[in-house]
Amino acid sequence: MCRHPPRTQAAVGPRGHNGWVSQHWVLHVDMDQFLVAVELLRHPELVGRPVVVGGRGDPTERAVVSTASYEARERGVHSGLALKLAWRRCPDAVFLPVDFPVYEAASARVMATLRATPGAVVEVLGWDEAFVGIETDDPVVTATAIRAAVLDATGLHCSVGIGDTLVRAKIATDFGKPQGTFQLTRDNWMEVMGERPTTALWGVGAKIGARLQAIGIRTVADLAAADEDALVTSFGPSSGGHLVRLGRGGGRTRPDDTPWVARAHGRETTYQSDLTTADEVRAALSELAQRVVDDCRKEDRAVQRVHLKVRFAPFFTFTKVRKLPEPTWDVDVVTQTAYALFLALDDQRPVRLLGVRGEMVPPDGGY
DNA sequence: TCTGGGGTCCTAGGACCC
DNA sequence: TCTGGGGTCCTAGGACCC
Repeated sequence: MCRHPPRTQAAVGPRGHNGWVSQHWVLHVDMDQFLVAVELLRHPELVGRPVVVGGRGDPTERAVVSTASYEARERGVHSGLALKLAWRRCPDAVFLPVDFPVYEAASARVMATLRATPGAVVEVLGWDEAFVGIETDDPVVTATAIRAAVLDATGLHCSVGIGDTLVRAKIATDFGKPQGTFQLTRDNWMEVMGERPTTALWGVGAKIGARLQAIGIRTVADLAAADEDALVTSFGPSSGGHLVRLGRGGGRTRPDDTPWVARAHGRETTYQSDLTTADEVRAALSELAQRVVDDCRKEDRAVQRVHLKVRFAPFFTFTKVRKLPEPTWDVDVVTQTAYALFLALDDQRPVRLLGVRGEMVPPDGGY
């Protein structure tokens, strides 16, 4: 992968010597090979070896790679790859099971460190990344300080993207990895991104990229110059406007630290051997529904819609949704609703994956 | 060759009411 | 017999992210 632009002067921010006025910057902090890095803290003997974290750590099972170490990535192993394939590509890799509580604890220490930065507004994006909004006269110095603070507090390395918008900061991080910093602003956006395909943008995947290409928009520069009305016609009022802004690197400039409120909780499981009978399916749905209801109950918010996700062998996924007559915590109601959706599919093939998701009543949405 | 599990947001279109 | 718009609610499904 040759995604790194040359580290020109644009890669280094204005130095904070005399005369620079403090201004607001967005920093995107992203942990390097997070799950693997956490594992290496407790297994230092594995440093330098190809390490793969995924599933239950058994590469003969149906599961995928959550995170691969840089050594494993050099051998073609990446997140999302089936563990069996990872094993084939890299038979001498060490396979470790996913250990959620440990990563959650590490994540909490990272986020606490970011929040402890004076003046920082922290918007958490996931386990291993966050935006930090901050006033500084030298964002590179600030980024370096944050990387050192995170390393000191957790023993973990991260990379930092610096930008004048969230989108630019987020995209900048990739150019800084690993253990580095990169700056992307309105001044170097087109120079760095203009000739890249639209899929290099955050939020443009293969499908949107193909649809853009079909209307003559191939690169980020093409998108930035595109006619907004044409995009609105093709993608709708919200997405059309969003895409043009994205092409220009625009959008939000301030992280939002409002605490995150879940809309839904879901559980899904890929079964090691396919489910073939109605009883097996009903029993599995019952177990998933129980866990979903437990999660919703913890927040004291009832389930108002039930989603069923089914993957039949070999690879064909359905999702169905049904609103309940009234919000509930009754596991039987959730189970029966999911099962009714399953029966409505009227498909006799073996089931490989089942998922149940409960959409919850909004916290202020009383009923 | 085999495809996780946790989420979010958006659009389209039908049903229904005024 | 043919026909408005506007609004809301609902389901289906697509797409994307980590």
